[in-house]
Amino acid sequence: MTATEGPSAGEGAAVTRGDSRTDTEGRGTAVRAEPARRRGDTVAEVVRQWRAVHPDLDTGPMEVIGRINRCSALLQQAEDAPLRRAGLTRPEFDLLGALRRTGRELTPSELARETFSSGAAVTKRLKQLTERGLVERRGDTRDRRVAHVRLTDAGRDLVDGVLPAQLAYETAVLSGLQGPERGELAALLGELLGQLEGRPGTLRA
Amino acid sequence: MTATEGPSAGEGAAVTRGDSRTDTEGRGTAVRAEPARRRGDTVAEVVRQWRAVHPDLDTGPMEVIGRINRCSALLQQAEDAPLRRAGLTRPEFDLLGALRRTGRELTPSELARETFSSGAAVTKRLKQLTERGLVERRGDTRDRRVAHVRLTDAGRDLVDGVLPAQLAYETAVLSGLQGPERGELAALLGELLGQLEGRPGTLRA
DNA sequence: AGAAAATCCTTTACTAGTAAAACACCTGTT
DNA sequence: AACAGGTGTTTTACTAGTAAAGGATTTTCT
Repeated sequence: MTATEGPSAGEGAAVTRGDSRTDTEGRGTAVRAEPARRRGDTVAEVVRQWRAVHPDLDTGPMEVIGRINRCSALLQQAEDAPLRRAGLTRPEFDLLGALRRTGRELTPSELARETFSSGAAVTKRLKQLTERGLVERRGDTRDRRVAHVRLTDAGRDLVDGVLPAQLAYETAVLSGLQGPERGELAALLGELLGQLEGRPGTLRA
Repeated sequence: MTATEGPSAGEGAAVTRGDSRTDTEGRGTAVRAEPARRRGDTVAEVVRQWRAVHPDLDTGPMEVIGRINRCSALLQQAEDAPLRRAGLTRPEFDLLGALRRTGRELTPSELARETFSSGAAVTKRLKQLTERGLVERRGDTRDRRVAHVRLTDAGRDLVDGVLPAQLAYETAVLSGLQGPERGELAALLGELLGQLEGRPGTLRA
């Protein structure tokens, strides 16, 4: 995805913050000064633009990949809100959530794998979360290279307190998908994700 | 996005074997002890773990949102490869792509809107892309606050050279979805995205 | 045993992003 | 005409991530 699908169009790039934009429109530049359109999404517009410039290329994949990225960007921004109220960033919550979900101690390596982050990033997050009293560490008795991390009571309570708000919010966000649509979408995404995860080599090329 | 590799996908650990992500939402969860499973995706496992711990919560939304986030992370990481060969990061390519797509000059503000980035980020990227000779700027004759950015010939050639490889790669990545599935997925994502974009307020809550 | 290689985690140096302030300029009101 | 306020872009100070190197320990090989 990349820009191809782009952020611009839709890729998923960061979703902006409150930039003041307000295009006066009067200046000839307004790219599309249209207000958010009620129907249609921004990716469709980007795809249309690309097709106009390169009619020979198959832009089909953009409609899937661009939308996934754009949805992800919007959803993550949206979901940051409940977390921020709890004083957590998403990567921090992911780390705490991994501990809560698995219900046991995890080593930093395991946490890196679970949260799909680098080991260095986990080290940094653990430092902060430890200082805030949300997790505790202990050394392994046999292998002194290894550490074991567990949630403190405060950490567990924080996760358990945030999770329902998070899920409620997600439910609201998806409320536009009616009837069987949500399930269909989940199934199709599961299929795609299974493919992506099942064939790592494919992604490398 | 973000990041050289992508925001979330970090790490070189890329797809090793049991990698998985998805955390709550898609961030990471690799449930590690199990060998790579041929069937099923990691989000399903994470959801299962959460349900075991909190049987009372409705984890339905996770199956959609978690998968979107996880797919996005994997896809972005994967798609960085063709771009990196061209010496571009994704945000850089997104910026160039916006100029190519629209076929005209854009101001920094417009580029920020098109690429969903902050103005400051656009300023930084423009600086680098200008130094590399991929874009040019000129001041507005009437309003001297405004700049206009356009692709150089080299910039346009670079975009046009990279785009086909990008699309070909995306097609390969999605090849697991057979028949009408890709179109169905695109349609459902479009519907969701239309909802998300059409009601910004919803996301803010 | 002892050296070499592997493993776990952290540290270092650096990058790219953000938020907020700063600048420069324009516009509308009086 | 002049000033108050708005807009377009850049700058500043800072954050969190990465890659690669480092330190410590364990495992493997001979």
